[in-house]
Amino acid sequence: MPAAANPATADALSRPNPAALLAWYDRHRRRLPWRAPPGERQDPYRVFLSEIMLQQTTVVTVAPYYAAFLRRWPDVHALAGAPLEEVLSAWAGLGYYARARNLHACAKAVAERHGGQFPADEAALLALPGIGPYTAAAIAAIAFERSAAPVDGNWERVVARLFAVADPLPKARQKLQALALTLLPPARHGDFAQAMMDLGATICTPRKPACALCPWQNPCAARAEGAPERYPVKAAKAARPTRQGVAFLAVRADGAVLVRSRSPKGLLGGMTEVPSTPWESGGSAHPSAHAPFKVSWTALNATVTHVFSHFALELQLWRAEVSADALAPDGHRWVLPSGFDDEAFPSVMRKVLAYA
DNA sequence: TAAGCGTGGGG
DNA sequence: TCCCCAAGCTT
Repeated sequence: MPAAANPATADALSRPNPAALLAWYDRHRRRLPWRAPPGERQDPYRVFLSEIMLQQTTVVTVAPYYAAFLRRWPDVHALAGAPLEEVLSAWAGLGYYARARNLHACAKAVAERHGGQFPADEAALLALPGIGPYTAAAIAAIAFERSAAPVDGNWERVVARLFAVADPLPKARQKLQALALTLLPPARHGDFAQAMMDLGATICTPRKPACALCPWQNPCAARAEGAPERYPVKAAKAARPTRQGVAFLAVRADGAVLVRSRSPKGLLGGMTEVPSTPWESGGSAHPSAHAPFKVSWTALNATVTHVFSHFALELQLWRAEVSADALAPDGHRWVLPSGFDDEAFPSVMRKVLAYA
C-alpha cells in the first residue's frame, strides 16, 4: 500500500468501481433459495415472491415460507387461483399481512392483465399492488436485466458510507437514491443489485463493518473519516406506547375454540383471532360487555405480551368452558385444535391459544 | 409527509 | 431487559 493511502478529504477518494464489487460478488455471493445458479435466468415469479417476503424481513425467517409457498403455488397462475384465506393462512407468522393481501392481488393482476407474464419495465411493475419503488427496481434488475437501483436498507447504508452522507434518514432517501444511480454498472444489472445487498448484509453491516474485507474500502468516505458505523445517520424515533385488552378463550366441550376474522384491512387485516375487548391505552373499563357469551369467565393468571411495530400489547386472558351445543355468535365460528394449522392465526394469537 | 403496519433474533 | 434491526408499501 502506498504511504499516502489515507485520504483526508473526500475529493482524494476514487470513484467506486462497479467492476470491483462484481468481482467480489463472483467470489462471495451468498447462496440463497430464491437465487438461480450463476449465469442462469431468474424466474420473475420467484423473484417477485421472494422480494415481497423479504420486505423488512430477514433471510432466515423467509426461507421456510418461501419454500412452502413455491411448493404449494409454483407459478403465478396457481397463486392467482388460490383463495385469499389460504394465502393468509400460509403467510401467518410472517407479519405485515398487507403484503400477503397485495401478493395475492398482484398475482391476480399479472394473470388477468398481463397474461401471466410479469412486465419488465419498472414503471409497469410499480403500478401493481404491493410493488413499490424498491421491489419494482429489484424485479426489473434481477429478473429482466434492466438497469435499475433497488435501494433497500443495505443500499442505503453502503451509499451513505461511501459518500459520508450526513443527512439523517428518512429525509436523506432522495439524495441516497440519486447517489445510488451513479454507481450502476454498464452490464450485469441483476448481479450488481444483489451484490450491493450481499455487501451490506455481510461486510458493510450496521455494527462493526468488516472494512478490511471490503472491495470498496479505498473509495469509502466514511472509512476515510475513521468511523463508518456512524452512517447512515438516523432520525430519533417515537416511543412505543402500550395498549391493554382482555382476550376471551371460549372452549367447547370437544376442545373447539371460538374465533372470528378481523376486518380485511388495518392491523392483522383478514387474520383469525379469538374475540377480545378493543386494544386501547388504559384497557377496557368493562370487559364483560365484549364477552361472546354471558357465562362465568375465569380470569387466568396469565398475561400475553406482544410487541407490534408501533405499540406493545398486554392481553389478559379470560377463559370459559362452554356447553357442547353452544352456537357461535354472529361473525364467530368454532375451530377444533386439529384445524388450527388451517387458520390464519398471527403470532400474538398463537401465544393466546397456548392457554386454550 | 408521517404514520400505520409484524415478527423474531442479536448485541 | 431493552433496543435495534431486516431485500418497504400504502394512505
